[in-house]
This record gives sequence, C-alpha cells and structure tokens, in this order.
Amino acid sequence: MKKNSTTIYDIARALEVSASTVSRALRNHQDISAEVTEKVKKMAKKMKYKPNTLAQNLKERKTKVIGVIIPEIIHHFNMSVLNGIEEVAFRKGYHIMVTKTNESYQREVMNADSLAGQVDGLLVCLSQETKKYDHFRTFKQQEIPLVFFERVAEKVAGHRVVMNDEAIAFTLTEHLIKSGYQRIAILTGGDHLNTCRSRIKGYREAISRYGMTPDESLIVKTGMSFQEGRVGFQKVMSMEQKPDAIFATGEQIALAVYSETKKMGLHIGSQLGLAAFSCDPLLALLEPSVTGLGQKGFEMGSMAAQLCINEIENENKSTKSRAETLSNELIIRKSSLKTSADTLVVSSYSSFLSGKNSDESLVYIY
Amino acid sequence: MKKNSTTIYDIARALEVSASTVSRALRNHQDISAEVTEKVKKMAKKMKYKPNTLAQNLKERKTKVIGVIIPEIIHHFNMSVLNGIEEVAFRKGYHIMVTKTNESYQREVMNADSLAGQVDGLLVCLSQETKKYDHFRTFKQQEIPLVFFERVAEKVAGHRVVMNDEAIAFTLTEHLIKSGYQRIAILTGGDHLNTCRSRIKGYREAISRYGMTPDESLIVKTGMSFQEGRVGFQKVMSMEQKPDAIFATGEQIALAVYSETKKMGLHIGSQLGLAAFSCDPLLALLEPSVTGLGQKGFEMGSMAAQLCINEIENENKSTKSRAETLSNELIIRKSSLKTSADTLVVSSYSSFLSGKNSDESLVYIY
DNA sequence: TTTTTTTATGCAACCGATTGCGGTTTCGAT
DNA sequence: ATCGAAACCGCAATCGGTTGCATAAAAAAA
Repeated sequence: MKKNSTTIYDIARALEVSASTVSRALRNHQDISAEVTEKVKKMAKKMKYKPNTLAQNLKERKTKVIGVIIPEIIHHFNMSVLNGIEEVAFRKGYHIMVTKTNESYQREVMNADSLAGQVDGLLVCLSQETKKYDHFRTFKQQEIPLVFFERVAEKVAGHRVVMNDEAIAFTLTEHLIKSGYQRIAILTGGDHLNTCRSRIKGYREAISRYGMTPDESLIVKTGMSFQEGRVGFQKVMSMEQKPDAIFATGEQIALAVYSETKKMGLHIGSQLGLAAFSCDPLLALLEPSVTGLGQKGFEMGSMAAQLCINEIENENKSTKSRAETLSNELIIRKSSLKTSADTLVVSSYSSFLSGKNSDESLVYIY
Repeated sequence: MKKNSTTIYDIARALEVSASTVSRALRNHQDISAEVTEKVKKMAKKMKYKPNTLAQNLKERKTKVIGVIIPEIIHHFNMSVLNGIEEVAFRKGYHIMVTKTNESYQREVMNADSLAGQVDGLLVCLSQETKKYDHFRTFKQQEIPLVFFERVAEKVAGHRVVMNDEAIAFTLTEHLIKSGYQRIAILTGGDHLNTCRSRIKGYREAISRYGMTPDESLIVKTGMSFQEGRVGFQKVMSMEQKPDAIFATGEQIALAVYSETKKMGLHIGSQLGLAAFSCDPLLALLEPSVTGLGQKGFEMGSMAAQLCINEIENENKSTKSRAETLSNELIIRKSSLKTSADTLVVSSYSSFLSGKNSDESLVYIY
C-alpha cells in the first residue's frame, strides 16, 4: 500500500522549505506565516497529498480505531449493536475493527491479543465459554478503555452496558403466569454469564412470588445457540411432566423452539406458551407472532461506543467504571396467550424491584 | 494506548545487546546465534514484550487489515457476507475494518477516503446511490487490491464476485409463470446497479420467452430498502390492473411486500404470488413460507476475502481483474404456489443461458 | 603464524509525521 | 545606529521496529 503517495518531504522539496514547515502549515500552526501556509496547502492539494495514517498513528500513539469482539455475526441483536457502534464511531471519526469468537473462549483470547496493539478502545460481548478474563488485563495495563456490553465481565475493570435482565425476566415470567400457564420452563445458558444468571433470577423470583412450586428440572442450561436451544427444548419436552410454556432466554433459542414446535405440530399459544428474551423484529412477522422485547440493540451499541470514545478522549484519568442499565419493554404477542384474543388490551405490570429500580418494564399487547 | 509496554530497546538494554540483535533474534534471523536468540526470546517473554504493531505497520507499509464497505448492517445477506469475510480474514491473520454507507453515495466516498490510508485491501458492495467511482481511484494508484461483491463497479479495475443474477431472475420468473400467475410485477432499484439491471433482464427474458405481453409499468424501480419496497408495492397495487404476483428483487423489498400484504389481508400464494431474490432463512419460517434463494452470502464473502488476500500477498503484479459468478438455487415455497400442494414435487428448470452457463439454477420444492 | 572465510553483532538509516528548541530575519523602539 | 522582541522557519530527535552494510571475533585454510 501507499505505493506512489506524496509525503510532506515531497511538498517541502517542491517548495524549498523544510518538512517541519509543511507539517505545521498543514496543521495551521501560528508560527507559520499566512502566505507560506497557503502556498503549502495549495501544493498539497496539487500533489494530492494524503497524510500517512500509519506514521501519524506511531507518532501520536493512537489509531482512531475501536475494536469489537462479538460472539456471532449472524445474530440480529449483535447486528443491531454493531450498527449502533458503527454509527457513533463514524460520527466521532473512528473506525471499527470487528472480530467474532464463534462463542469460543480460545478465539476470544486470540482476538483480544491481536487487537491489543492497534485499537484505542475495545468493546466486548463475552463468548458463552468465557470464564477467565486474563486476556483483558493487557488493556487495563495499557490504559486502553474497555467496555463490555450484554455479556459482561464483572470482575474486570471496565464500563458495562447491560439490559435490565432480571426485571425483564421477572415481568416476562409474570406475564406467562398471568396468561394461565402452569409449568414454565426456562431455556438458557451457563450460570457464569451475567445475562443467564439474571434472567434465571428474575424467573425464579416470579415463580415464587406467585406461589408456584419451583422445579429445578425446568431450568435448562444447555446454551444460547440454535442447536443448544433445540437440545434444551427436546429435553424438557421429553420429560414425563412436560412444560406448558417456554421462556427462551435468547433469540436463537426462541427460533429453535419455534421451528421445533412447528415441526411437532403443536400450536404455539394455545398448546404451548412461548415468550422470548429477544429483540428480533422477525418475531412480529411470524404466525403466530412471538412475545419478545423492544429493540434496544442500537441503543446499547451507541451507548457502549459513546462511553468508550469518551474515555479515550477524556484526559482525566478519573473515569471510574460505569455500569449502564438499559430498560426495555415486553411486547406481548400471540405466542404467550392461551386464547388469541381479538380485542387487545394494554396493561402494565409494575417492575418487581420496587424501590431500587424505577424504570418499570412496560408491557404492550399487540 | 501502549502506555507501559516494553520495546526491543528495553530488552536490548537488559541483555546488553543492540536493538537490531533483538529484532533479528525475535524473527529467527539466521545471523543470530542460537544461544543469543534463545536468551532474547526468554527475556522477551519475561518482560511481556509485544511488538508495536503501529511501528511495524509504518516500516512494512502494510497493516494486515482489509476494509469493508457495505450499504447496511441490519441486513441478513450483508451480514452473511461479512461473516464469510471475517472467517477468512481471521484464518489468514487479517483484521477487518467495517464501515457502512446507509446507501449514501457521500458516505461511501468518505468511507473509502478514510480507509485508503490504513488498509491493505478493500471489499466493497456499492451503495444504491453510487453512480460515480472516482473515490476508488486512489486504491488503484496505490495498488491496493479492490474487490467488489454483489453490487459491483464494472468500469473500475478490480475483482468482482456476483451471483448469477440474470439466470436466477429468469428461473424465478419462469417459475411464477408456470405456477399460473399472469401479471408479474418486479420491484427493484435503479438501472445503474448491476444487480437490478441483470435481474430485470432475466425477468424480461422469461416474460418474452413465455409469450406474455411485457408491461413496462410492472417494472418498478423505487429502490431496494424496506420503505422504498413498500412504496413500489403500493404503487403496483394501486394500478387499475393489479399484478397477481410480485418478484421482489431484494430481501428488504420482500419483507415490505410480505408485511403489507398481511396488513391488507391478502393471502400470499393463492391471491398474490410472491418470490424473492433473497437468501434470508427467515423466509422459510414465515407462514406462508416465501420462495427465495439458497444462502450464498458466506460463500460470497469468503470468496471475496480470499481474492483480496491473494492479491495482497501475491507479489506478481499479473493479477488481472477476475470476475467470479456464484451459482445459486431457487427454493420454492408456498408463497409462489397458487394451490398449496401437500404433495411436493421436485423438478428442475434448465437455465436459460443454454451454452454459456452450465450451472443451472436448481429448483427445490419445499 | 598469517591470511581467508565464516559467524555474529552493532551502527545508522529508514518508514513519515510531529514538535521542542534554537537560530535568523524583520521591524519598531530607543 | 543599536537593542530587543516578535515573527518565521529549520534542525534534529522521537515514535518502535527493520535491515543493508560494516566490523569484529572466531574458525578454517594456507
């Protein structure tokens, strides 16, 4: 690259001034007279000068690039987040380097290591496998801002942007209960993921709050992927006491349940309730439509990018780790209603976290 | 960034050798004795040395980064492509810098300019607005490999990876005709896009081949976005002579048609045929399911990345622009069948390009 | 022992832009 | 005419790693 490009030295030679003068002129340094400045700029344009970003990076010790690590690309929520990140980055003059882990811890480590040298900040959504966080230490040492989103490392210093997982899970479960379902299974991933842990917690809270008998065998932690979701679903559906509703804690799981159910000929809603912790708008297009969440991916991504860039550009080192929680809303559709009511009612359940959290999860009936 | 990191000079000082020796030792240069090499490597590990990528980039005049420009991120096909790109890039030791244009020419220019200085290669899917290609000249001048995919610039030197648009469009239209639809509208974008041009051509070919009367008013070029697709759909549906089938030339258009149709209460298939030039697997989940294409996004992305990296690493300048065409298959589902046949028949139409193109578009009935 | 080769290492330039510091010129003030 | 202060500009170092060339030391040949 940069085969035939002109440098400040070329301009300097052409104008018989020094390279430093050219450099200063191009940056509007006041030491350089107006006429020289103009002369330099004119020549720069004439010679199609483009500053060598690589040299600037080395000198300035920064790249105007933020790294992104996500588990999967083919994933609507991740895409939305990425979209938000890109949008903010673009407006702020940054580029994004995107890597995916395929939910593999090992690949996450490789990505983190390889990005370490060339980004000014890093945005991460942890892989499903990740239980150790040493690969992020480099960033703290080098004072590279680190922002986790969605799946966060609580033990690592760094900003965090998450959803109100516990409250939403509570509301969602509460809704299923109020819809008349008696045996609600939750399909989710490992306890080490904050998302799964919180969602399970909210689920448990609702179950016990409404005096239902908790059944540990209904909490199935097979994983967040499509395949793993299917496995979990098959597992609960082969129990002697089958569940009558499913809480799918991720969009891939929801899709797995949905397609499996269709294959089995079960009618979603009347025969098996389904509610998903998913922002995918596709849920509204399915027939029957699936209860899910509002779309907060873009917001999460832009907030994460914003936090990151702020810390990059703020010279004050006083930036403590901030933990941002996005509220979200439950959008009720046919899949979680036993009777497909033609008349749609709008109501609102209060969030179960009475004092602590005032942003109650709104509930729309569609 | 790179606040407290050790350099080769630190290692050199600790070992009382020169920096060049350290550099060479770390790269296994044969001039350095085995013992010194080992000593250096041991010390490097001990001091947690990581080479400064920025300095290497400047020196080597390359970055091991390939830029990607796509119109939209929230777009299944684009993400499939991106997924393929990332996968190949990762395996080859490259990073990807992802930018999106939001279908804006201006933003495409900005992205191209800003990427020019810091990538070893560039992968581009043109924006819908783009009609001038000057912003890609820099890359040719600097000999930075350029690969277009999906929407390509035919006038610009660079590799191209496309689908067999014309043949697929022919097959798809042919299928609608054979299904018994009489008035087939095609919703698409501007003629300057190779994709639209080829798809329209295939459509026209099929219409005339089967002796139907072509009607220019059925060729609606409102654009490829969801909103534009909806506009186009509303336009044809408000004609005095409505179409009885729609050929949606993109996934966003297909979704627009699908959701509008549902709103109108029209039954897709029996009342209005629909076939989409789209790889989105969601089409299979909808009810009625929508006729579309096989998933070739990953393949397109990995091929594009492969071409790009090959050219980056091949020193022989003899790399002529290669144009790769991916074949694809039509997957027939309920939306393009007037009667929802319970018995599914598998057949195969021959590609209309008899001699020239032997990869006929396979047709599955689902 | 002397000369030639081989082996191993260091010096310094380079990639291109930035910037502290010092030097020269200009010009008004004394 | 002399001095001091702006106003302008260039030298050289720096960022960290790489590499051609020279050199020194060790080994081999004479």
